[in-house]
Amino acid sequence: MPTRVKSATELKAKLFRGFADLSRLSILEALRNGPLTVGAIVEQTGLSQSNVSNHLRCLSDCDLVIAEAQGRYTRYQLSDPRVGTLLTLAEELMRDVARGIYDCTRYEEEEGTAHE
Amino acid sequence: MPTRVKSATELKAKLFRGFADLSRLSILEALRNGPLTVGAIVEQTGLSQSNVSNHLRCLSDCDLVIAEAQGRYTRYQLSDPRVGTLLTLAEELMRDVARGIYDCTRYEEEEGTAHE
DNA sequence: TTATCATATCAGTATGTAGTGATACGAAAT
DNA sequence: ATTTCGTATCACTACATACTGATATGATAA
Repeated sequence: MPTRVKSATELKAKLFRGFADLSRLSILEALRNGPLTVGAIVEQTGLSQSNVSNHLRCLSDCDLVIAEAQGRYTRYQLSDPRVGTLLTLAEELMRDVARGIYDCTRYEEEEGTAHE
Repeated sequence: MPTRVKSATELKAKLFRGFADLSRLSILEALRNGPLTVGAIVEQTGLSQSNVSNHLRCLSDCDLVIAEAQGRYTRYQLSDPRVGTLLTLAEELMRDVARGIYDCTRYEEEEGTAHE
């Protein structure tokens, strides 16, 4: 029973999910300036080590990043320049049309019950 | 207490979230061929009416789509051609580099416990 | 070998959010 | 005025998944 046939749209949604999380997106943006070890990513993003590692696995499973073992380090890099292009395009969209993003929440949050 | 300052990255993640769900993505793709009423979207996507309506609200809050009232119908369209461009770019990425997407699951699902 | 370091894995918890069903709203048709 | 139709809203439930803390793994250094 091979998991199930996935439509192209389904796969595309999955691809976008790689970009749709703050932590993963931070990682991808850090990698835009070139390859980094896990430690460097942790440092730059301020995320916990296990969290970064978890997300990196996700990203490399999806082939958005590529891992290269170097001794006891692992160096990660974007798998394709177009990953960066996608980020740039999103930035443009945000600037020009999608300003409403700021307050976009499907189900409005309670005001004043900040949970921090 | 103004909700909280959001970083550009945070907003970008939110933007991607618009594309990162199968239902929303189906809606966006349906709209690539031109404006559609809610009913037409329901028909083309096979989603329930309330579900479509919920997602459309989300998408228009985020300015990814634009609503135009027409009598008792509402016609929706993509807010910018670059929304389509983003979809195309994602397709290219999938074809060329991100084939691993197919089995990408951060936490592996149980095999054989299909929930349909 | 043993210790140390870089990274990976995993269980558990908490939170976000997608989908449903019922209902409300407003516009047109009868 | 009443009904019908198209769409929007809402509470609720179920599920997906992000994060943590502890531990495992594997490579180098001592």
